[in-house]
Amino acid sequence: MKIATYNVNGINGRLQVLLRWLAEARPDIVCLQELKAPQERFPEAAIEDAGYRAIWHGQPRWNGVAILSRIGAPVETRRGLPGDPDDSHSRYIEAAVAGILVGGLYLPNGNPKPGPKFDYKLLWFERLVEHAADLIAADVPAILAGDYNVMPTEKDVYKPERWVDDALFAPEARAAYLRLLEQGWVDALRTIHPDAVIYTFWDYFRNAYARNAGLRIDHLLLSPALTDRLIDAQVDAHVRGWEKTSDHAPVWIELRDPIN
DNA sequence: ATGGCAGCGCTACGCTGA
Repeated sequence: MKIATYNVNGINGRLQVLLRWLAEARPDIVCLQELKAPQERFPEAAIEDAGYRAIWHGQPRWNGVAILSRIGAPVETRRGLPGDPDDSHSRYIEAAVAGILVGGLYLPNGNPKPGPKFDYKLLWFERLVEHAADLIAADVPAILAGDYNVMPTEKDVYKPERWVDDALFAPEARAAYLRLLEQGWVDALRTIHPDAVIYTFWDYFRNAYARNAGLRIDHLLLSPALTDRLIDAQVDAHVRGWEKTSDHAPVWIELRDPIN
């Protein structure tokens, strides 16, 4: 089973790129971020024509997350993280698909730092850490996939010294990510490639993709009940080179079928 | 160190992103 995450940076402006990648990669489950579309403007028909059922949480202009599946309709279990009923951002959606609990997330960017946006990032991250602990406690096969807007280590940044004051590389954000790992979540891409330099995002500026000046900020974290099934994890970096493409590339994992 | 690019809503340019 192939599970992917992809920050599309505008699902309508990016629809042809998304469909092309879906046809090429044929992931079974996909978490999408940055739909940048209100709820009623999600291109459901085109997604269904491509063979996928979808649930989504839109928002005008910004944010927005979705879960796609071509192995049965996602059964929604949650929309938005617990802990702040006044949070208006569409950044978390969760569903049961094929015996796996799939959480798709778009963690706040947090820049500029310091400031209210950075405070919001850390508060949102705290809510994610708490919810992640509940999922671990439930001992279910689960995956938390999406744009975390955090480079976990210096290896995950093309030029770490340039990012020391940035919200994406802030010690507080990296510490929060580390707490997820300490709970038992496993960074799938890093597990398959312990030492490689791997990026999932390249800035539109400064010819960043051609220079491979990238960041690794899109992650798929596996609960302990899933880690034994991990057999591969890759970035479809070539998609970043397509016309009218997102600044992120799709990231995916392959899981073997459960024993029983 | 800075500004560069891109999508959206809207039809001019501000906001946001990373």
